[in-house]
Amino acid sequence: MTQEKLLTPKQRRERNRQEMIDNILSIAREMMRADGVAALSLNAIARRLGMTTPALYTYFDSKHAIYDALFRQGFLEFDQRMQAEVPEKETPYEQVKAAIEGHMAFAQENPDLYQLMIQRPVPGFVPSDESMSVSLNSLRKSSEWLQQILEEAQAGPEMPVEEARDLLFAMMQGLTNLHLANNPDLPVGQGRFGKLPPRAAQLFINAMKSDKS
Amino acid sequence: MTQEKLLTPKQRRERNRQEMIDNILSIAREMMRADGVAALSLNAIARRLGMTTPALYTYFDSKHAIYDALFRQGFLEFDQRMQAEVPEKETPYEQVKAAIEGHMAFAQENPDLYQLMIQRPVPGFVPSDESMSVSLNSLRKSSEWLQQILEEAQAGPEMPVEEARDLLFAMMQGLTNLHLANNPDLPVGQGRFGKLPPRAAQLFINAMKSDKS
DNA sequence: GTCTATAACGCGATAGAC
DNA sequence: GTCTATCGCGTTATAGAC
Repeated sequence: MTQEKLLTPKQRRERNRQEMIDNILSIAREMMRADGVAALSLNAIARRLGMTTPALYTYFDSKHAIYDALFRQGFLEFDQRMQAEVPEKETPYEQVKAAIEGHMAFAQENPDLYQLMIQRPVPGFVPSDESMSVSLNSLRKSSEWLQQILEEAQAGPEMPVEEARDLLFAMMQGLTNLHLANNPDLPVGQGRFGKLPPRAAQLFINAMKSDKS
Repeated sequence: MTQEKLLTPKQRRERNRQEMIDNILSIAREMMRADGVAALSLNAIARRLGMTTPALYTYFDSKHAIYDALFRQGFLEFDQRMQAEVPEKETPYEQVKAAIEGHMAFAQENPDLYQLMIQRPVPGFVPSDESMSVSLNSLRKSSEWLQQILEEAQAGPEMPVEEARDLLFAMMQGLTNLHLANNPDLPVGQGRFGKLPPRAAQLFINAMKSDKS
């Protein structure tokens, strides 16, 4: 909502290219957060920057290229965040809880990036090969991580770790979607679904430990 | 892809209004399934029907009105399906499994309706009051249903039923999203996530029964 | 070379006159 | 039902300014 001051061409030229690119991406994210991922408009971005629409094509080849940059950025920031939070914890329970909460918190704080990463709400947008490999890499890393945690907690053959891992993955995504849909403004820890990560973690830890009495 | 034969205005006039409305909705669904919910085009619908685009406004006030009709139709069909499948089962485990499988199968068979119902991929589309109440009604019914099943299975105070119900709801949505994203063409029962409903049901039934040894 | 603005094309939804 | 017109969109071509 903060209206950018219109700049003269001279003033704008003083900025360097990278600043401008970051600026475009930042404004794009703001608009996606306000009106939804699919509502992004190049005309609107250009208006905000005080330039004409075709001028944007100096920095991005197309609208999809902007989506692509944000898609990739999303996975990179997600990895960074998870790497910083999860390994801190001691017990498997705390690790699972941290993984769920980290996933949900990232989505709550970056709903624009998250929609772009998980749902695919833009017709015709297909990530570039490079961005696709970033995303597959991130998914594989998350997957291996969860599996290791669950193996640590496993005390019997009741449920194969691979299947427990996929169930946990589904739980994280489902909780996130429902939290975003019901309480998009509440931080994780509050709200009908935002407060459930401890319960969810408990559910999985118990499943790996349960004796088949 | 099946090209409709072009009809003369006279022939078209012989059809009654309701037939035409159903026709429009059916073609709209076909296109949404092919290219995504947001890719729906009134021009394309009109071409397929052998009429001009403005003529569609005789049957629907706007593009959003078409979305709205399908949104409502989705919840009605979903309710119908669940009502037919779940209560058949005997044990809580079988009921939970049937609920998960029914949810996933509906989404797999009607991905267009499901996207419209759950995700909200169309910028600016807000369901009408009438459709919104249909949807809230459906969600409330599902919720009460799951809660009753879980209460039947509960053997201790380890987890409040309301929270278990919401976790189960999240699991259903997460499994569905992941199945649609990974194996959209495989029926429920097959595929990495499509085969997990029995495990998921087992997870929840055990959680309600577990003694806190 | 790098960044602009201008103009124009084709497409979309939609409103109004007939 | 049609045809015409308006508006906004992403995109391209072109030409001028630094």
